[in-house]
Amino acid sequence: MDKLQLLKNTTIFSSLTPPDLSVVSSLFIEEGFEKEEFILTEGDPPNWLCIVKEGNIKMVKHSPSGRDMIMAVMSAGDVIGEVAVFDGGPYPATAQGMGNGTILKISRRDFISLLKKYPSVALEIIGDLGRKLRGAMNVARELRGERVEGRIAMVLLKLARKLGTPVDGGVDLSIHFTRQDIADMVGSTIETTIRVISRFKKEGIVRDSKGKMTLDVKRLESILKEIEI
Amino acid sequence: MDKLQLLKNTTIFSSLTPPDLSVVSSLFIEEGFEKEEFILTEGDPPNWLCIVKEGNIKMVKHSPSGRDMIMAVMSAGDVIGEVAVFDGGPYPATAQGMGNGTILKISRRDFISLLKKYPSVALEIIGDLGRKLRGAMNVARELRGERVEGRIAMVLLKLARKLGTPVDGGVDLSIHFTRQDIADMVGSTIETTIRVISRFKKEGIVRDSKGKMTLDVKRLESILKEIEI
DNA sequence: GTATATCTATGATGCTTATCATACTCAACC
DNA sequence: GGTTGAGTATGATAAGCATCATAGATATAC
Repeated sequence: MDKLQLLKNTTIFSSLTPPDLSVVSSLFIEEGFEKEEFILTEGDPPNWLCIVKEGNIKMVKHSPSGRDMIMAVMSAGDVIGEVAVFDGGPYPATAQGMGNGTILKISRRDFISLLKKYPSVALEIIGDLGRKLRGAMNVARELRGERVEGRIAMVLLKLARKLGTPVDGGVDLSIHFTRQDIADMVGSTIETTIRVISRFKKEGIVRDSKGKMTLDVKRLESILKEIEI
Repeated sequence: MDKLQLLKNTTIFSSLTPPDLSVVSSLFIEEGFEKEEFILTEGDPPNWLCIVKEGNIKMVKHSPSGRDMIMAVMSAGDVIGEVAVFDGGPYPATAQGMGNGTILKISRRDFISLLKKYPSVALEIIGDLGRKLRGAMNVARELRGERVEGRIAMVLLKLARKLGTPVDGGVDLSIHFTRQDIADMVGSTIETTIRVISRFKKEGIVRDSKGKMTLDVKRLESILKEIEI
């Protein structure tokens, strides 16, 4: 799959005509990233806007006390860094590779002029930001409302929906998440997360062999139902 | 202060010329609200976009277990409901009056056509959404990182910056927040919040007489510094 | 194959905080 | 002026989870 093909399938450029798309495409640079590599760093000046091409990227927010928070996991077609590129402020979070992959990046300068040239892109960005805002608000609410077991069930469900492939007996997660990753998504510690997931494994809600997790979506949902009573 | 005057000072319309502004102004309806009144309700279809004219409004996200989370406090010039109006999905949070006040509201239909007519407004909305996204991500991180005492110090500081008026000996909060409100902002319970604030009062960091709080900003900041070591 | 590192696992302990219970304070209202 | 209700206060108790410690499992490197 080439640059053009990816951009065509990216929501923020979905309204562009093929000729416009190839103009836009020429402004993007392709670049590889590796596991754990920092693609953007929280607090840095917003020189680049990126679009994920291959692989997965976690958006991490660091806290002074050293406990990280994974705000979201991005995959092909997702846009990264647009908030900062737009208002000129520092990146609000760090983008870190979860494995090898590639991104397309465009300089802030080029992106701003592109926006002026194609106003329809601005409308798509509003939609994109709206979705992200909804997501962030949900993270905040979930951290507050339920306890760790429920939050882990929620996060596993979210991952299953975004990245899962159905197999018999459940849904496979295509990426490997360590217990630490999951702890950072639900706002807990690695030990507590291990304990909860071990319990899920004993109950057959989760299976994992060599890092690939298989989830029993139905039963995860029913855990959440019970909580919501 | 009339409608026109307020809209002129609203960020999302800051780029419009006076004649355009009066066209826009005519599309807005003025409406009063009372303490605790629901101005928008989470989950409802997005028929209106609102701008706060007078008074203050809290954005509340309900959780299944009944524990509310106050995501933000809005005051004059702030925009409410734009995410939903834009993508057509349900409102992501409830907007509730914190006292008497007034809003300006515009129908979804009118707002969408206004956006098409004045593309510069779209750019301002991107900025607005970006700020909100930054805010929501910070809420999520704070909930995770620190414990209640630090989170309350943080929230009080944020309120002091947004709504405070300097007086000798500190900063006065112009609105009355109950302990429950503050608990809902930091993700805690009313009892714990009362205990922490009582401690702050004993230490002279917070004073309150008939509901008006006076904050010692310096010392609140130093509490956070200590935590961040 | 052994070594090294990373991830997972599990126990013991105690801190924070939620929860339950009860009482006090103050303002509003008939 | 007493009644009512909302907000504030404070103690007792225990649930939930973080923290510390240690060990096994699995992968990667030499």
